[in-house]
Amino acid sequence: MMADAAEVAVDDEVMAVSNERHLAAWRAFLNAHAAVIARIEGELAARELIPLAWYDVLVALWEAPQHRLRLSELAAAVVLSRSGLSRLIDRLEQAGLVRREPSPEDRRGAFAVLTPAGRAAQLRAWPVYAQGIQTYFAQELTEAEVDRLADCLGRVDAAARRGLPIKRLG
Amino acid sequence: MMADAAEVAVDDEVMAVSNERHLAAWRAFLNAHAAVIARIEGELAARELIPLAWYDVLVALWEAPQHRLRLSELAAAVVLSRSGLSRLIDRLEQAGLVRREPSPEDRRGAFAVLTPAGRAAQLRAWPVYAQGIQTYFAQELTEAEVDRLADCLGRVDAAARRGLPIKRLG
DNA sequence: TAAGATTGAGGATTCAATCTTG
DNA sequence: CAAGATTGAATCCTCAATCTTA
Repeated sequence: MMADAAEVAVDDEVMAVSNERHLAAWRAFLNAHAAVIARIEGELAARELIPLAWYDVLVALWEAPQHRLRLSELAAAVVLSRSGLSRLIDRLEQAGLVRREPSPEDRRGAFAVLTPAGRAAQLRAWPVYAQGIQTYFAQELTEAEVDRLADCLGRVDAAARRGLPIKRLG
Repeated sequence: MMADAAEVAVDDEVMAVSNERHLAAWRAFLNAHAAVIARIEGELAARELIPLAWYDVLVALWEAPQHRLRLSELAAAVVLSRSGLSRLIDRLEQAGLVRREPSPEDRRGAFAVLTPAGRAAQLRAWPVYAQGIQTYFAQELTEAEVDRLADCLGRVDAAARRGLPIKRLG
C-alpha cells in the first residue's frame, strides 16, 4: 500500500518516542473521555437539565469573586474562543441564567454575572452530574487511583498549556 | 426526578463518594483533554496535515480487514452519528482519501475503503501526532504511570459503554 | 416494518474582520 | 496601534425525515 522503506523509517523514529504502551494509554484517554461525556450529556438532556458547557460557565461564575468574571477570563476558564463564549453568553443571557454588566473601570470590557436563576439551574443539574461522575468515572477507581489520576492529568494539563503560542482568541 | 426522600438519599450518597478529590480528578481529566487536543490539532493544522477526526477514520480503516468498513461500523468506531459520519466520508471522499463501495451482499449498505492517498495522508500526519502525544502527554508520566493510566481509563471507558441504551444512530 | 444510509434544518464553534476604548 | 468584545461567513455536528432494500 506504500513504499516499504519509508514506512519502516517512519515507524522506527516514532517508536522511539511513542511506543505501543504510550499509544494504548492515549487511546484509553480519548475513548474514556468520549464515552463518559456522551453518557453524562445524555442523562442531563434526558432530565431536561442544562448541558455541560452551560454548567461549566455557571460553576466558573459561582466560584469567582462576587460571582462575576470578565468575558475574556471566562473564555479562558472554559476553554472556548472569545467569539464562542460571546455567543454562549448570549444564549445563557436569553435563558436568564447570566447577565452582562459593563465594566466601570475599563469601558471596553464587560462582566458576565451569575443570576439567581443561573445558580438554581446549576444546583438542579449537579446531582445528575455528580452521579454521572460517580457511576462512570470514580466508581471504577480506588481512592489511591483517583488521587494518582488527578496528579498525572494535572501534569499533562500543565504541559499542554505551557508556553502556549500567546493566545488564539477569535 | 424522584421522591424527596430518595432524592435526599442520593445527595447524601453522592457527597459521600463524590467528594472533593473525585472532583479534582474529574476536572483534571476534562482540562487535560481539552488542552492536549487543542494543542495537537493546532500543530496538525499549522503543518497543513489532516485533522484528528480524519486521522481517526483513516486509522480505523487501516486496521480493518481489507482496509474497509461498513459505514455504520465506522460511525461506532469513531463515535459519531450516522449522519455525521456520512458527511465526514463525503469530505474524505472529495479529498480522495477514502472511497465508497456498494456492498454486494446487502444492497442497502456501503463500505468505506481506504485509498492509497488516504494511507499516505495518515502516514504524513502520524509523526506530528505522535510527537504531540509524546510532548504533551507521555513525557509528563513515568512508564509505570502510563500503564496505570491505560488500565484506569480502560476501566472508565468500559463502565461508560456498559449497558448503553441500545444505540443512538441518526 | 425495520435497517443502512443520506438529506434538510438548526445549533454551536471557529477564524477573520470590525467596532469601541485604552 | 493594541485589547476586549461582537458579528459574518464557513464548518461540522445532531436530530428528524426520507429513500432504498431486506
